[in-house]
Amino acid sequence: MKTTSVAVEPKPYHHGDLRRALLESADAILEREGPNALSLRAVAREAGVSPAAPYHHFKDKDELLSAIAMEGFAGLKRALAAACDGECDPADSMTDLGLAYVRFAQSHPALYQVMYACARAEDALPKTVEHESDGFQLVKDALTKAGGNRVSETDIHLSAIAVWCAVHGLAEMSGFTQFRPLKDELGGEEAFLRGVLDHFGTISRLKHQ
Amino acid sequence: MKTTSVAVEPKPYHHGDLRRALLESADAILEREGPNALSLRAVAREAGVSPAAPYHHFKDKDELLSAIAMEGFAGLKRALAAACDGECDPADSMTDLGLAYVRFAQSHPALYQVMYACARAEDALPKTVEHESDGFQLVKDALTKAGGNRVSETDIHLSAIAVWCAVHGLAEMSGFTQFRPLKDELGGEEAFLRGVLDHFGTISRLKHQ
DNA sequence: ATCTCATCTGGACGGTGCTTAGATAGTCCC
DNA sequence: GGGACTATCTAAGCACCGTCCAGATGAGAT
Repeated sequence: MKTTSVAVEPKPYHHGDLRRALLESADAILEREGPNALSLRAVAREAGVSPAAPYHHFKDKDELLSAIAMEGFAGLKRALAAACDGECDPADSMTDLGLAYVRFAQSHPALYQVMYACARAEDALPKTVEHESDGFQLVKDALTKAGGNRVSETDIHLSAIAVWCAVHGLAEMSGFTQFRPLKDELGGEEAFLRGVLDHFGTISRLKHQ
Repeated sequence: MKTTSVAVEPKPYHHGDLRRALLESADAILEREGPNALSLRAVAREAGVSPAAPYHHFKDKDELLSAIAMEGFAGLKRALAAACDGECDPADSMTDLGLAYVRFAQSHPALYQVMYACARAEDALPKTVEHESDGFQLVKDALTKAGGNRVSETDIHLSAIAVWCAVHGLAEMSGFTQFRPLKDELGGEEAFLRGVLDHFGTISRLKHQ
């Protein structure tokens, strides 16, 4: 019935890249109704196919979630890269990265939840999407640039992990209602985030003062 | 049939504190099979009652989870308090608190997941269980003791949040398989944790060096 | 034109959260 | 002690879920 002779796009098989369509449907549901509404059946419904159709593209619900998480981490990496490249003062780079990270999480809260639900389930951040330049590497690069060559590889690695943990924690908790009063006192979300980011030294600084 | 005249304990009604029994069944399932297996029906089964019985003690599955989370946070507070009270050198107190926190999370991984799944769902750490002395307050007290009176209330508050975020992030990610090589290089889990904790200053220290 | 096989559908199975109606049994009051 | 009250629990059922299977569909290669 469909006469497809114009589009030479990669239009595989019956539906036309159902896998892609499913991922987009999933994103739509995630944004519209949150992570709890993200059932495999709902995704299929959204894409207009039968409940069993997704099983030809993902072995599992987990595999679908994994794919969504992958794309999420790729998007996060892009957001961090965007925050990095205009940067000239390396001393500010960590704060800027942190802000960009938290803002990404705040802009896509449901996606962010799926990303880390998946990471926790697999006990790992997803083996990076393309090449080796994941978000983690980006942080390490920024640290190397900031620290010069007098910092050991191991210290860079530990620092990158510390930064990632700290910023992930902040991303997950920044929306907690307990912090509302403090945010008001400081004059807004951004001031609050910068305030917390500036205080991450507290743990280790006590030992060297 | 049951002749209960000896125990003057609060033994309410038919079952004998089913609410308590359900919470314990839930904990058992959590430890034995992980968070995914924690269905309301499974909890009822474990406790030996019908699937509808829990609804007389918890309005919702969420309310059950919330109660579990509450107890979890109470346990976490006790673990932190235990790490605090033998402490004499305030400069070490943050590292010790951090270690105790992560160890709690590692000892009860399923419970920890439920605790924060619940916190995320409610956009808040649970309104503390007893009185006002929750874990957060404990961190603030330790910071106050360490920082003396030359630190403003606001700085203490921001520092406590920073510490909590950092340590929560570390707790969630410390098990990631990516870190195995580094752990081996450093000589074990504890060295790794101390290493990361010592590097939490990275973000803010860059700005002041 | 036929064959092949990935793709998709319809239907089914057991499990889930939750509701409702009714049985059961403690507690209170007389 | 006896009756009424009410909390507690059970049985049955609803809609939804993840998953599997048999079979229909149709694109691409020969």
